Amino acid sequence: MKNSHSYQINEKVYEQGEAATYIYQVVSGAIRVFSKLNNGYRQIGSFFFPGDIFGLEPGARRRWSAEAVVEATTVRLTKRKVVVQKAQSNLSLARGLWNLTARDLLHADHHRVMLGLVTAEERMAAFILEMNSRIGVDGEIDLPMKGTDIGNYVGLREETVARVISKLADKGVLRGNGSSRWGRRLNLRRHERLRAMLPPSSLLELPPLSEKLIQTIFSKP
Amino acid sequence: MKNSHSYQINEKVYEQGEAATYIYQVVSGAIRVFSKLNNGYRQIGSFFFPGDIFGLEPGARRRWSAEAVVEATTVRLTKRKVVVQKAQSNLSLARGLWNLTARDLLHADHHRVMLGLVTAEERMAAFILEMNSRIGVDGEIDLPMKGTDIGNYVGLREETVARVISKLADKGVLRGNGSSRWGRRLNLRRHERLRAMLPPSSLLELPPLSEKLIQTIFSKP
DNA sequence: CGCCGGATTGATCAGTTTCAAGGCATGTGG
DNA sequence: CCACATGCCTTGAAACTGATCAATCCGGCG
Repeated sequence: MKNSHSYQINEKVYEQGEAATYIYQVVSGAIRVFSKLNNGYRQIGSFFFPGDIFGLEPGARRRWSAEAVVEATTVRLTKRKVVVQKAQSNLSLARGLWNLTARDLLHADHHRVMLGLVTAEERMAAFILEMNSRIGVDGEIDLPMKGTDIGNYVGLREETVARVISKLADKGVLRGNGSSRWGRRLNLRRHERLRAMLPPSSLLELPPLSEKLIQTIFSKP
Repeated sequence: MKNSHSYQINEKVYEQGEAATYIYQVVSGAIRVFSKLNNGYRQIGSFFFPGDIFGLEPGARRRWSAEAVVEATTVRLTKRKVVVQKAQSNLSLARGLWNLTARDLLHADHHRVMLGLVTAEERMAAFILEMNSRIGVDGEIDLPMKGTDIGNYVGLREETVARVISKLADKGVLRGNGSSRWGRRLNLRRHERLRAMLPPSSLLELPPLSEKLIQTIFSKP
């Protein structure tokens, strides 16, 4: 396998339980990482967008599965074992990886607080603000994932997702693209109204990744 | 402050937003770590029991609050800054701290999958199994926290917690202490029945902490 | 013995899921 | 260029689960 790869929409990148062979960085497209629950439910743990690194595991096994959200999602990859071993003797790399794990923790903590939120509206507000800070440009959010995925991330059914978005649109908090339907594009009109629905602790702001670290991880030896 | 401290029941150890001054290890009693939500709700993120280390943060601020669950909860403590700084030049310590962060991540991931579970019974099953693996001895679980805390951890109201436990007792999966009431002591009769309610991925087994790491962290310089 | 914190149980209520039916946009083939 | 199929979003109505509100119980303790 070369040091980059492209996936079709919904194609599997890796699966829960497998050996964790690679660390990935999204180049284009988007990735969803999820865990299978009972009854065909799945809990999505994260979405990853260009620039994000994913697939570094604390242990040697995949604890989640990963799939491409959109057609032609491409990633860079590098052997996990090599990187981890290099960190055994490279303090700065070790601290870099520690930092990556810490980011994952920050996100996981943020996510579980979100899942603890009581109402559907609160959870959607948290989701929208998270996506805005990750892939929003100037209040325009182009969501690559479908409603079902959003539901699997925030713990709601896709119908509820649609209903909440409609309601928020009615309230003037945001708008879809033109008509009342959102069509995967949101136009945030009033941040504050969403913020106001949430406890202060439920916002997440991550510092940018160190470019140097990325190079250390993905450079050819 | 000495290098150990004892707290009264419900006494605050630290609070969300504060500077993170210490790293702690529970000596006796139990700690709950939580985040305030709206409407007086709180999301409990973890319970810590004797031997557990808590309070190492990825950043310099407390992202959660911590309180003593029971009277006379005692902890060891050490200056976070000193330890983190030592890790700047000590590879093995750095890897140890990385490992601690990784544990937190493992737990957080486990917890958010639990919060994504659909029914009250599933969530309680996951909780009971988690507590069994943490503080259960031979199927006997002495829970130090009250029903409200359990609810705040699994995302249910205290009444629902009681109802589910009653139902599980009726089903013969577990028993309270003598009468139909559980009184904070559970006797697990049929593990498998609880397991069977859950997706395979939702079990968490952590390796024991390295004794050497603990000493490095808490030893007097 | 009476008080108190917490657990339990019962009876509604409310919000989300579920089931079902369209709607809209896109793409494909004739 | 239109007819139709597909995938997803949207909306409606009914069913259900857990939340709420309220009362009671239980064990421990002053």
